[in-house]
Amino acid sequence: MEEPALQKPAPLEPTPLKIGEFARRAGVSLRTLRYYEELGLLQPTSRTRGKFRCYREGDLHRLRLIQSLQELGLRLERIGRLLDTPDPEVDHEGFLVQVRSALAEEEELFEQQIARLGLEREKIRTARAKLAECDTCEHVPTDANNHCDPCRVTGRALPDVLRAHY
Amino acid sequence: MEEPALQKPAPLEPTPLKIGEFARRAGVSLRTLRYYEELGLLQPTSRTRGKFRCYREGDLHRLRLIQSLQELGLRLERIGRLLDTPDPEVDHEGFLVQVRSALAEEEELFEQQIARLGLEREKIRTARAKLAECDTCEHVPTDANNHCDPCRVTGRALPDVLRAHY
DNA sequence: TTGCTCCTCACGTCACGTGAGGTGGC
DNA sequence: TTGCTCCTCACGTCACGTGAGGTGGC
Repeated sequence: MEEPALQKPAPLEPTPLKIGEFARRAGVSLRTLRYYEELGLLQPTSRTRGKFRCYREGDLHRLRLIQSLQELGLRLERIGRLLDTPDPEVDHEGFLVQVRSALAEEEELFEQQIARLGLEREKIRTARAKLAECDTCEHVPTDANNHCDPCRVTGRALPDVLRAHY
Repeated sequence: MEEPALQKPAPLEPTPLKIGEFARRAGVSLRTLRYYEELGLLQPTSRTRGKFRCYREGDLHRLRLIQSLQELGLRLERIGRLLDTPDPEVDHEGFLVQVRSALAEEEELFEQQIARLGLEREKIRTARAKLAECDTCEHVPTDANNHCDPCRVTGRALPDVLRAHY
């Protein structure tokens, strides 16, 4: 019961990936990977005799998380701090605390961004709906009519996002 | 019926905002606004005699859309092309076509990003749920046990995002 | 006149892009 | 040996940040 059968016998020597294949799978450039190594954000597992970088497939998950966190607008230095955990062999408790708080912070950040983008998407939908009405209208937005704001047909204010395009 | 009463008599001279107040309301820096002007992305309505930039409140919507599109990872040059519409007085049809296609493209981009972030949030939730189990476990992730992957208790693979933090 | 805001350079920074010139490994 | 991939500089770029030194307007 303590050591149940593993799902698969886990190959002892999983084939390492060279930087090109690793980059291709993650959809990033070689330069990006070298820069992340320079920052200590994502270290290759090892190097060949000829100094070629070796990555593990599993590191793709770390890389993808880094990319996602960047899409939230986080700086690489901040991302580094989120992913930088104490060695669990030295400080098991501190390790768990750090990973737990990092995950909580990340979920909150994703939550907020999703909400923001959802609001923006709604504003765009509103603008598209209004614009559909304009197709059959011969009024033209000009300085003289304050760019159709408010609308000369309905008398109502134009959606914000529509005005943003004029 | 052609010209219904407007919502409010629309002040002919809405108070212009100086760059500081405009920036504060949008939450951007003065440098950002000057840079956008340089790129032709967001022009101040006018200047005072002393060369002070004047913005309109309505331009806040344009600025906020620019910021949102940047959060999708778009370059300013691309954003400029989305927001650059033909003069409706010269080409009313082309104007409508451009705004329509820009809005459609933007909605699609927001849709995709929201979906991506939603998936990532789910992966984080999965990782948090798994980590909660680790609190009462004395196994420690080390090189020797492949960093607890698969888990020594359940025998199942660790969530990707959890491994990303090790 | 004082104090705050604004102005225009202009150099710095972050996260890479993009060659230049050279080497590894099937 | 050939061809492709990889290596390390090192300079360029995008979207600003951050002063320096000077002026506007209540």
